Amino acid sequence: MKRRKPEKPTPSLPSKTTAAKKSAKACLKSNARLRRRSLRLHGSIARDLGVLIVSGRYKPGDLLNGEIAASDRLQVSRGAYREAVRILAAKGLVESRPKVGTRVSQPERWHLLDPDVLSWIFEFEPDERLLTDLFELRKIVEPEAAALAALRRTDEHVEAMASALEGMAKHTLAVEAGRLADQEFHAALLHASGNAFIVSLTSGVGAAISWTTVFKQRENPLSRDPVPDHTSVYEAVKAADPEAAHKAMANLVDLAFLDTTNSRRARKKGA
Amino acid sequence: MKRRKPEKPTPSLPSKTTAAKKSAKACLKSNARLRRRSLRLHGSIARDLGVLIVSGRYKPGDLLNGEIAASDRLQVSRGAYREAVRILAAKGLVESRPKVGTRVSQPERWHLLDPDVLSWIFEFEPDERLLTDLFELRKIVEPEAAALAALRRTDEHVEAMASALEGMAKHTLAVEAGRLADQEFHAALLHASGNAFIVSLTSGVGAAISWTTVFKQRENPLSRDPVPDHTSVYEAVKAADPEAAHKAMANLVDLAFLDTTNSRRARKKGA
DNA sequence: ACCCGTCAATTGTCGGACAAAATGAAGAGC
DNA sequence: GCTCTTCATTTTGTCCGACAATTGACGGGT
Repeated sequence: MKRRKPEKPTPSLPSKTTAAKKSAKACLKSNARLRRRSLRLHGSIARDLGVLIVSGRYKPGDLLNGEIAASDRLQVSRGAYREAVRILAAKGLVESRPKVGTRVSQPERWHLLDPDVLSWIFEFEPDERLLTDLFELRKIVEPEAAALAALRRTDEHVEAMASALEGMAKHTLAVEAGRLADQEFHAALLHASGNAFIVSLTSGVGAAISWTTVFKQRENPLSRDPVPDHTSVYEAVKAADPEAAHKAMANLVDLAFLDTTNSRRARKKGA
Repeated sequence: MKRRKPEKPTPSLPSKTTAAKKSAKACLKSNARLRRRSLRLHGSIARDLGVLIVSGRYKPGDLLNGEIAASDRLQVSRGAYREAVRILAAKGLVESRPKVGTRVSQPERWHLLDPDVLSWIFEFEPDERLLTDLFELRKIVEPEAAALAALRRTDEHVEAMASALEGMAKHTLAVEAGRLADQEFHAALLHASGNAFIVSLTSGVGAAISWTTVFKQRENPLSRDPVPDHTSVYEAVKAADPEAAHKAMANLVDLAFLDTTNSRRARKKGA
């Protein structure tokens, strides 16, 4: 983790030119690094590049700088940069080939449901269309997941949903703890569906939820109380009633989507 | 890239002990590598480790060998091994921390819908439960996707589906070309849904499809002709009839799932 | 006009060295 | 005797420099 190297004598291999260049942008470098505390260097680079790609700053088909040039510009070793590129390639954002270089993949190859890609997309104001698409998928999957959960849920699942519901009511969505409880509720429900692939959609649902609350709180802090909607889903799942669970969840997602789009529209008009 | 290095003088840094160790297992190494032709070294390692993880050979919570030991055992450089680990970490299969090591993550953290993870899962005989779960998700998503496609499809989409259908009828599922046409049909339909997240589920659907045909062809080569089912989906989408498309696709997925499980059951009894 | 070999640019792989982080144990203080 | 601190060790993380493999492009030969 060689972050800083003030005056190393470089015992075996004397590289005289690098020392001055490094100390020059040292402050900028450390500032940028401190933002992501728990992330490693390669993780930070991957995140930065990933955000640039999904935000459209780098367009599909674009050729990234060569590894030597890029790592030199970022003031990091080529190895760290390469590991970052491997991460992006693993998520379908880029493809690299010898002699050609590393180019940004077409959006249809992106692994949009990858939790990291999703978080990078929603790190800044996301595309309206992507938000719509995500809610459309939620509207398809979550009601069915609720129905499955009503059929397969164990007492532990019911208890987890109950405690999440309690947390929502206690903290409200104005606080981080309340928002987390909201996500926990949906995560517990997806988990209760008993389907491994549905469980792996949890992060996507979580991203949509957090953006719902962000918009709502930003424009209309005193909006409708979400607890009753969630309670009716919870009751249906607890009662092992798949049809009611399906219906309640469909209603919940619809309302959440309306809240989100209304807030966005209000904000656009206001601005 | 440096695959073989017979007698390099190693001009600057004389490492006398490595040469003999390398030539020892050279044959095994090259054999293993030739299997995955287009994959790079780090890609091969990631794939191998990934298969070991998703197949349960390495269990969740297990600690992988240290980087020096592992790269030494695989006869590769530590850098290449690290890039492989980064790929696995990017797909949620492992987590590595200093001093602790790299440990296999809990299955709920795996990115099951990642195309690579999916292909690794289905590389060998997959878990029956995973196959069931995947079809359950298909049953949820694909009919709705078909309904959306009926509303949003362009002429290009219709044409793509038509040509895929033609390919299916021409080659039959007994040939690779026919199986590809089947996947192309579903890919074109998902694409026509106009939802970016649904499009990103294409690889998952493709994996399920390929296993359907694998089972069917293995046990019952003269089974039901799938073309009529697909044709009715195609007709409904072309006619812009969402209800009919939904119904036809639900029927198609149901039949595909029955074919798959019947073949599996038949094989188990026969074996 | 087409095929083939050479060239050059870029990624891929290697090896070694050292720094940082985190666990666990040893030691100081109470 | 217990807790808190400190330090030593282990493992991943980062850096550097060199070289091989791959492949698109260019040019020469047929």
